[in-house]
Amino acid sequence: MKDIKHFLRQNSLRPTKQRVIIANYLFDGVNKHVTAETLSNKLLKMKAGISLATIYNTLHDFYEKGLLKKLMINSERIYFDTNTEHHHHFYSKKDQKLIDINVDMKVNGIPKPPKNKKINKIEVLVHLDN
Amino acid sequence: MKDIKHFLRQNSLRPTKQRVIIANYLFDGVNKHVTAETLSNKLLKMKAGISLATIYNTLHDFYEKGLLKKLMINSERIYFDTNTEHHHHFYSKKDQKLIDINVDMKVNGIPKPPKNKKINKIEVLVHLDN
DNA sequence: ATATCAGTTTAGAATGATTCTAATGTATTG
DNA sequence: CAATACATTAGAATCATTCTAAACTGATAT
Ligand SMILES: [Mn+2]
Ligand SMILES: [Mn+2]
Ligand SMILES: [Zn+2]
Ligand SMILES: [Zn+2]
Repeated sequence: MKDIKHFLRQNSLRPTKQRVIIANYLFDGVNKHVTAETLSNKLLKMKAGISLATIYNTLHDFYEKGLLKKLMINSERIYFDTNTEHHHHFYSKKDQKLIDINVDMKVNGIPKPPKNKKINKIEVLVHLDN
Repeated sequence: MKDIKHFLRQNSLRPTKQRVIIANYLFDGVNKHVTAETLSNKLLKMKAGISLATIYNTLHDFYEKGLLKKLMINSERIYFDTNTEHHHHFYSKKDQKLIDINVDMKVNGIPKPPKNKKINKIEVLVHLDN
């Protein structure tokens, strides 16, 4: 991402110092899965003293603009995904790590949803052992 | 379930008054998805004043004996499933409801897991709109 | 540039699901 | 009926997340 400020403005987000730092990290071209905590730790290493409240605010602001996906993998924390394409995941509980599955996968044999309900999206989570 | 006390003993669980009430409800032959809160509400309606601590303890005891499955659907609460067979779910966020998908579904095109990792299980969650 | 103001950041408090503590109660066994 | 290991419980603690309200700052108008 060359012009982060422009990118933020395009998405109706004021390019504040904190948002620029966070966006520069998140949208550096490498897809990431972050939690508020892992992001905070990364920012601390970068000597960016951004409060947890702002980290939560920013993740949600980016989510609301469609720049991040929210992943509900477990009940311990919320993951945010910089890959906003429809895709699936490997999940290692042991490592608390997610790995994108970007290749085409097809789920066969889904029954009809209940009356008046429409399928919104299909999420496949492949749990890893080791 | 006819003899709940026997059933609990078989699973190395003392048939206390509270466990008998909870097991009678959970294992009545109709598969259920409960949270600590929904179970507590149900028990209140049944005039069974069982403390939240006991409800949490019991759900985890049953889980540890393999009588319940734990479902991590969202980051708001933990669901316990009386259907311990491998199966998938419809999920309506709006209704906060899960519906079993017991028919055979096949996921095609899963890539190889990373080195040294084995696939443990594949979980398909079909999100509903309405 | 400076003033203005809506939007943002922040520390710290609040929330809410879950877990823990430690005192009391009970099922089991001899 | 003991003795005791296990279970229940109220209330405190924990921890991720959200909220509050005061201080701050980016954008816009003069
Ligand atoms: Mn985390
Ligand atoms: Mn609930
Ligand atoms: Zn992803
Ligand atoms: Zn189920």
